[in-house]
Parts: sequence; structure tokens; C-alpha cells
Amino acid sequence: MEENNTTFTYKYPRPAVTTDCVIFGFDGHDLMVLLIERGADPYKGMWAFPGGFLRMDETLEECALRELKEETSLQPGMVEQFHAFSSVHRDPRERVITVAFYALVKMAEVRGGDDANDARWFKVADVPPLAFDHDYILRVAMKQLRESIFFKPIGFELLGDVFSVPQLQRLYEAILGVQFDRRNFYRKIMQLGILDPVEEPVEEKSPRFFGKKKEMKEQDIDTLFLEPMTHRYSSINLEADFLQSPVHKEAGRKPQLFRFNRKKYELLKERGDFRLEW
Amino acid sequence: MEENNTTFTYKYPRPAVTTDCVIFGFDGHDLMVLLIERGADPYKGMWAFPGGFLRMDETLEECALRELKEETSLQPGMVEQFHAFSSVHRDPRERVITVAFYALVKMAEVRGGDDANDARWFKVADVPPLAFDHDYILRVAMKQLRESIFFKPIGFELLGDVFSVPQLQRLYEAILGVQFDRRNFYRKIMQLGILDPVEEPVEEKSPRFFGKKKEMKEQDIDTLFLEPMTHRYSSINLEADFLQSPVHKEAGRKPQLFRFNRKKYELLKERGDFRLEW
DNA sequence: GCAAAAGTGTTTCGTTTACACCCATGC
DNA sequence: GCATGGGTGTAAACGAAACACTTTTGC
Repeated sequence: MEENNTTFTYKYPRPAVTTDCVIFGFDGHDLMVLLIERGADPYKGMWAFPGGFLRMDETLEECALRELKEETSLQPGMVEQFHAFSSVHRDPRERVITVAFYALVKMAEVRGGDDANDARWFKVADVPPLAFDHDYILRVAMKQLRESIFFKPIGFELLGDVFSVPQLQRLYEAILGVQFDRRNFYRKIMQLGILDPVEEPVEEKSPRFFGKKKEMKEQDIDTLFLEPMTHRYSSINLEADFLQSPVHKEAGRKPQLFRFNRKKYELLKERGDFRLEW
Repeated sequence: MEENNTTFTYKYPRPAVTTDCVIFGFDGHDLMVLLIERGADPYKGMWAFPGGFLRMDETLEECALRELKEETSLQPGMVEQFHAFSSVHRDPRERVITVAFYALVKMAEVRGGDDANDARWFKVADVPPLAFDHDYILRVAMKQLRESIFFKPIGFELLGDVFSVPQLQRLYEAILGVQFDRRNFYRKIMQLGILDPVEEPVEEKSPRFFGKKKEMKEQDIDTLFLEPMTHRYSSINLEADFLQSPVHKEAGRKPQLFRFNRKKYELLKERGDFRLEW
């Protein structure tokens, strides 16, 4: 923050107001959450959600998006407010209430580096103890996520543009913590009619990477994947690319790839017919 | 507020933080909402939700309950936080963000008078233009209410201790704005097993009124009901008593009365089996 | 060929929907 | 009696759950 010699005086005491963002991602197998390492006290060195103080000329949503961009370079299309936390001593310094948001991002689109060297993805099942009341905030966010998944096409925000039905199923299973019958899942998702099949990629288009990494060669992938997965941005991006890629590494039949058809989804939602339940 | 000569100074500007409560009730036919008439500018004379400023030693929930009690004498068991509103100019005086709650109360238990002479129930379909952004807050609250009704036994909080299945159906229809088949509703609600039948009231127990109004006689009811329903507390209470009462005024078969069995409901909820869908 | 994973079809079962019928009450 | 509203039963339609079978791919 810049130098500031002015002060602000009020007749009654006021709490400080912050926003925090719980950013969810999906690496193809586990639900992930983005944390940043605190560089200053309190809780210096601990992990926490990106967030910061509300400015007078912005809404809470704008604040959440701004702080998120500043701290992680991420710019999701929207963040969803889910709860305000207001325990009197949740911040040891002074009275702070925070309004928490969650957002779903395609990990493939996360471009790290920048000033976000202290940001890292963690498996949700595997997060370390967090600063402030952020452990609690995460639990509430998970609860919200599970409830929202029935009414919103949440899954699609977390996957790449192109994905397979089995990938989508793994995502739903990771979020809800249950197992579905492969065949029933397939039929149910297909009969919603919101997935458009994608033909096999033409060979001249870089078949293994989207975006800027065309200089990489096929064998680089294997080399890089031999590294232990630290889940730092550098390796995360590769994993995300792999997720997006039509490359099929596993045994078994190669899955059909699909694209999410947002228009058809909007139509369904208008009619109140969008319900993904199991 | 009491005299206050002290001031509070901060390095950065801070918004004022308030809470607002959307209180829902049900009069047997329509979903109602409790509003108070503003006695001071801004928006003097307009209707608004009860609410007020957060104190430093209370959580948002505590603030909501305190303000509600101060302004309407109401003390619901719980209030449910649903959204924080933060448009920059939502309060013309200064920057104020508000955290909104909703609560469901049995109108029968509303005991007015006190310092709440400017409080009044309105049909939700029929509210006047409200102060600040409270029209918008109401719309969001209604949306939340409709979504929550599937997972929580919301209906039961709004009805008296003793109610009939048709009454419950009217409530669901009022909230969701749809019509259900009488017979299917009956079966579905009964097979949840959370309603205990109530035998006909013994004659010696005041058969027409619960609570403190035993001095009233039967014909008083008719007299009072001839008054135009202003929906001020004085008449509201009577209407609510009528709702609770086992008296049957309409044509047709007298409905069986039930009591909500909270224990059985808790059991269902534990197992995730509580779903009231139509 | 074999194992593993993906896509398709079918059968069963339970729930929802629609509606017919009878019961109780007030006028 | 008759109109009105409340409680019970039943059959058809629909969707969910379970599972057998075929196809495709990597080794």
C-alpha cells in the first residue's frame, strides 16, 4: 500500500471489511483450492485465501475480483458470494468482518509467475491448517459448492473447454464425495443436451497443447511428468494442459470429447429444467 | 442512541456495517413480510426492513437479532444470513454495506404493542416501494426462501404448533407460487413421517385461543373479523390465533390437525433423506 | 490376446402424476 | 339435500438404479 498520512474519523466505531476468495480447481482427479502464503503477521508463513480490504468506491464483488487479480493474477468471469464471517476475534489485530466468495476456474487457464510466487494449489482433502478462521470458511464454501452443483453447471466452469464425460463424472464424484454408475451418469448428462461433441483435432493443430506452448515437443511431456508433482504453478500448468489435451494416455477406449454448450444450458435454466441430481 | 462525544479514527476509510432482517410470516393464505415505517430521514415515512448498525462486541447474527427485538419485539429462534449488499450508493448518506438475514416466524406468536407501533405485516405480493435497496433485498430473500424450502422444514416455522395438511399446502403454494394436487401433497407429506396427529382439543382447554387471551368470548371473534383487515398488530394477532385455533369455519370436512415432530425431522436430515420436492 | 476403460441397450423398481371415490361439515 | 372441502386408493407414466453387452485402446 502507498503512503497515507490522512486519517478517517467516525462517530461510532466501525469494523474493517475484507473479502476472501475460495478458488476451486480440478486437476482431473481431485478438487483443488488455491491458497497464498502469508508474507506478514499475523499468521506469517501460514496459508490463507487471497483477499483484502474493501475500498470505498467498489462493491464487495469488485473488491474480491481486484484482490484476486492482485494476488494471483486470476480473473475469473464471476465470483459467487456465499457468507459473511463476523466472529468478534477472528482477526487478532482488530475487528474485521469478511465477506467470502468462491469461484471456479479452469486450472488450464491459470498462468502463474507474475507476483504470485507464493500462491499454490492444494487438494481440498489435503489443505494445511489455515490462517484466521479460513479453515471454517473452507468448510462452509465446500458445503455451498455441493449445494450449488445441483442448480448450476458448476462442473463446466472447472474443466477445460474440451473434456470427456468420464472427466466430468470424476469431478462430480470429487465434489460430492460419492460414486456414480458410469453408464447412468453418461446417459443422464447426455440427455440434458448441453454437450456438443468435438471431432478429433486436426493434426496440423498442435495436438497436445493449447495456447502458447507450441514450442514444446512430445517427449518433453514425459520428462516433465517424471518430476515430483509439487503443484507449484510451473508444474500445475503442465498438468492442466494435460487435462485439456486430447491426448489419451490411459488404457481403454479413447473417450469422446465434448464442449459445453452454454446457450442450450441457458435455455434449460430459463425453463427451470436444469437439475443435475443423483 | 445515547450521547457520544468520543470519536474513532482509522488510517483507511471504512464503510458502516448494518444488518437487515426480512421476516416472513403466513396468515393462512398469503406469505407475509414484516416492515417498519422509517421515522427519520433518509426515506422518512417509507417502509423498510428492521435493522441497524453492527456493534463491536457482537456478531452479525447477534446484531440482527438485537435490532429485530428492539424494533419489533420479535425474538425468533434463529435468523439465516443470506447475502451482503454493497452497492456504493445504496445509502445516500455515506457508504454502508448491509448483511441481510431472513427469519420465519409464527404470526400467532407475534405480540405487538411495545415500541413497535410502526411495524406492520404486508402481503409479499403487495409490498409498497421500500427504502434504500430493500426492494432488491426482498427479491433476493424470496429467491433464497424458495430454494431453502426443499432442504429445510421451513413451512413448519411459519405455521402454528398445530396445523392441518391443507394449511401446509397453502403455505407451500404461496411460497413457490404453484399449485399442487391435494391428494398427492397429502400422501407425500405424510409418508415423511414427521407429522404427529393431534386429537381433538379437550373442551376444558380454551378451545379457540392459545396463550393469554382466555378472557375473550366466541362472539368477539366474529365482531373483530368484521373490521377491515388493516394487518396492524392488533388484528394480526387475532388472525394468527384463528390460524392456530382448531375452530373450523369453512364448509367441508374438518381437517385433521398435526404437530411437527422435530425429532423425526432431525433423524431424516442426518440421513440426508429430507427432500420436499415438487 | 488380454485388461481396462468407454459407449449402448435393457430390465426392474420406485416415485410421481392423474384422477375416481368416499367422508364430514355448514347451510 | 347439496355444495364444499378433506382423506383414501389405484392405475398409468416416468425416471432412477442395476446390470449385460459391445467397442476401442495400450501393452
